[in-house]
Amino acid sequence: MDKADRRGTVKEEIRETSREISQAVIGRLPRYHRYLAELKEQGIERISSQELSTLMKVTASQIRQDLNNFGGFGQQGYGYNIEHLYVEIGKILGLDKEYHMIMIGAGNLGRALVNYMNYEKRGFLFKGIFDQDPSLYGKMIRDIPIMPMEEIKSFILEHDIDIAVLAIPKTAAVRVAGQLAESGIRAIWNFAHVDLPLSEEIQVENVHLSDSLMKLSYNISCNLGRMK
Amino acid sequence: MDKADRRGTVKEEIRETSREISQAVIGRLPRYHRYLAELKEQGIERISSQELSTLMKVTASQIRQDLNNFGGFGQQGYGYNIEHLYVEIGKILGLDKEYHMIMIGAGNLGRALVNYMNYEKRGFLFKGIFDQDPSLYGKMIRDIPIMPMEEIKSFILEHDIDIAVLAIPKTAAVRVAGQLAESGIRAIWNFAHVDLPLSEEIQVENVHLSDSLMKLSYNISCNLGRMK
DNA sequence: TAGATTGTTAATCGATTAACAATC
DNA sequence: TAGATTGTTAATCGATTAACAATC
Repeated sequence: MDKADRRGTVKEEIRETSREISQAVIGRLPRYHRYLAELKEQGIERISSQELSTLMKVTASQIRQDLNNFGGFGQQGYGYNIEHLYVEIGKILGLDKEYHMIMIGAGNLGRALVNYMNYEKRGFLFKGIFDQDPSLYGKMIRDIPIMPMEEIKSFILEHDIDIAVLAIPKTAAVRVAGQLAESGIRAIWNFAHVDLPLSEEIQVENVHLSDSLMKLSYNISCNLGRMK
Repeated sequence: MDKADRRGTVKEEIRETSREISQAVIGRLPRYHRYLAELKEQGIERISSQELSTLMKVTASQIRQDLNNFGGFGQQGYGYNIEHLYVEIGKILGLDKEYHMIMIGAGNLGRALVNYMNYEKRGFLFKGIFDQDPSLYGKMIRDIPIMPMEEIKSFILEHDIDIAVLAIPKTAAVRVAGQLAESGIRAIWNFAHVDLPLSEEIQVENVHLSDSLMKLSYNISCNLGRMK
């Protein structure tokens, strides 16, 4: 199937575009997934949108609207089967696939993330780590080799890498992002404090820890004298 | 000034409430702050909302609306003074104050964050680290002592701690959050994959890395065959 | 079948964008 | 002063909530 086929007619494309799921909805899916995992572990079989809404402190309407973006997972008079919904949301999120990743930057944060992901996250597999410090080349973190930055591009192509994780300072991050784009990477998980100037074909998910901490400090400061 | 005074009359309270800034706006402030820092470093003195909007890829309207939630920082016919705006947004975000923090959990992530914050973030000061592993007690990470979990409460009270950072597994996180609430902490920066059941007086900022990665994997998956 | 609960349409709410009078 | 650009009001857009007919 070539690009023209996948595109379909103009009419179809418009319909498809109008159906595109908002990032607000996508942003809530992992949380649903997390609660369903919890319920599943507790051995509970079914749940209504009303019960789930109480648990998650959102409206039942929102839950039903969100889920119905992807199809009717529930059954009138019954509610939702937890196991089934859990699996389906997992599929929607793409958790039924494997992703090959590389870590760029073997500093504190980079090493922590590699360790953490190898413990916790099946499906997201680190294949290589890159750093600019020659004294690290050839060393391993959890069986993953540390290599020179110069080899990123060829490594991506050879090992079919889907996601690059950026845990380096911002100046370096912008430079490396350019190289990543050239090598045809599909997605970047960006921990650098900078917006990467990339074309829209490359998915970027930012984790700006500074920004997060600033939000917290705002909320502390402004709530000092305020009553709810 | 006691609580009743700070509250003011009912009328004032209503007015104040209606003026409350939405989290959508707050969430954008750190990004403004980041861009202004950049412009300042480049030695640029003034910028119009139009120029800034081009740079940041948002509308000029949004910039003006956002800023005017906090007062008129600009000047007609001139635009905004970068240095001044930078400082003002910093104040709004509470970056002109110092915060005392503790890290809970001395695993990979906890250690990485302590290291990172001591390099990068003036104003956010770690005073103590807590872990459940007795073999770590008394050890130091960048001059900050690791102590037993049992001492959290007394430490918070003695050292006037504002923010606790949770970098521990979710079950432990829920338990510790309860203890933190009792000790009167004001804010929690939560890296555990769980929603903490806390009263609204305690500010919680979640950094759910798993959720972030799932959003990325969704966007990879759903964009496979789609054209923009 | 009757009761429960969904899927979906309609109403509301809030956030974003546009427009323009005020003013530097 | 004239031109530029803000601060702010009004219009639009999108997201959330409510309501209810469909249906298990």
